[in-house]
Amino acid sequence: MNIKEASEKTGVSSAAIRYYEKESLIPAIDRTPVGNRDIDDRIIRRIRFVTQMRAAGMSIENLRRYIELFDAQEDNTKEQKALLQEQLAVMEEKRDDLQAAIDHLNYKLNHFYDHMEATEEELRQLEREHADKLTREDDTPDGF
Amino acid sequence: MNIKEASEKTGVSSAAIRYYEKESLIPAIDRTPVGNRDIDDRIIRRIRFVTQMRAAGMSIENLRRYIELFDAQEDNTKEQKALLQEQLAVMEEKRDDLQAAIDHLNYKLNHFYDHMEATEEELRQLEREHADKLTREDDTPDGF
DNA sequence: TTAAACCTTCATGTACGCTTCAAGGCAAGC
DNA sequence: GCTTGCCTTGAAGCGTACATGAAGGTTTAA
Repeated sequence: MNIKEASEKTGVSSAAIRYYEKESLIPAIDRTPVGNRDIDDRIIRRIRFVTQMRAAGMSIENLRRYIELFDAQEDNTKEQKALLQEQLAVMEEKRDDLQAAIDHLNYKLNHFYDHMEATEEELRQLEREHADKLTREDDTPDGF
Repeated sequence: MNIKEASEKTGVSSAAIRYYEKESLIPAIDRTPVGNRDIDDRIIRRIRFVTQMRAAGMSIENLRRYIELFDAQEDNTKEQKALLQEQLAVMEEKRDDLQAAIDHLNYKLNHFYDHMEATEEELRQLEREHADKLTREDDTPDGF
């Protein structure tokens, strides 16, 4: 399949696929006799892997380091494992930061009083908010 | 407190604090008679809020939109709520992407066989991996 | 009074991750 | 033969989020 079809199949732009190849995030792609890229399913799967890790915030550089280890002939199992664990730790911290922020926003959301559409539930929450005031001030609220 | 102390207290660089003020992510900071910033705890709390949201991947632009609504005099409760919910949805999707990537890497990690330090646990996992082979090939593995 | 250690503003530089542009080649259909 | 539509490479451009540097002001301590 040509690069445009691969782009449509993966949702990754042609330019980005070329960029990933140049940065060795995906293996060197076979060419047709005239020099056009001929992309097979193995490449598609690697593009999807890259997409998933990128979406999770893994940098191009880290991704390349990781993939290089796998492409090397030597037995890098230990380093691979260490790199995996390192990256996992980074991602888990990110996830936890994200969850903390989600909790923060959810808290605010649950303490909102919408004057236009006050539901009984919200009214009850408003009362609780009032009761919590002192406690919340000890928590040094950010005002948002 | 001066900007350097605020920087040390929050872990945010002086340059970044100035930048946040310029971009209205934090309120205009009071000045000493000679024009130096005099940062109080209210500002510190806002810096921390910004830090948390930034760590969660909220863009400067979205953060500014959000904060502008709160600073406005009018009753924007509905818009604020909508914005909050919008941002929450974005963050939850991010968190789920992250979790999917974590699961992916954890799967790899659990199927690793470290030749140098094989523990009994890992040996057992190796056997299971062998048994899983056909299943995994149906899952179109990415090779990593 | 001179140096250190802060501060200010404004301008420019930097890293990342692509996107876009320029210049051209190849193949098919009118 | 010419347009359309795909492809190629290489270079340059771009948005984000700051970092860094220049030029200068103030306070503190020797």
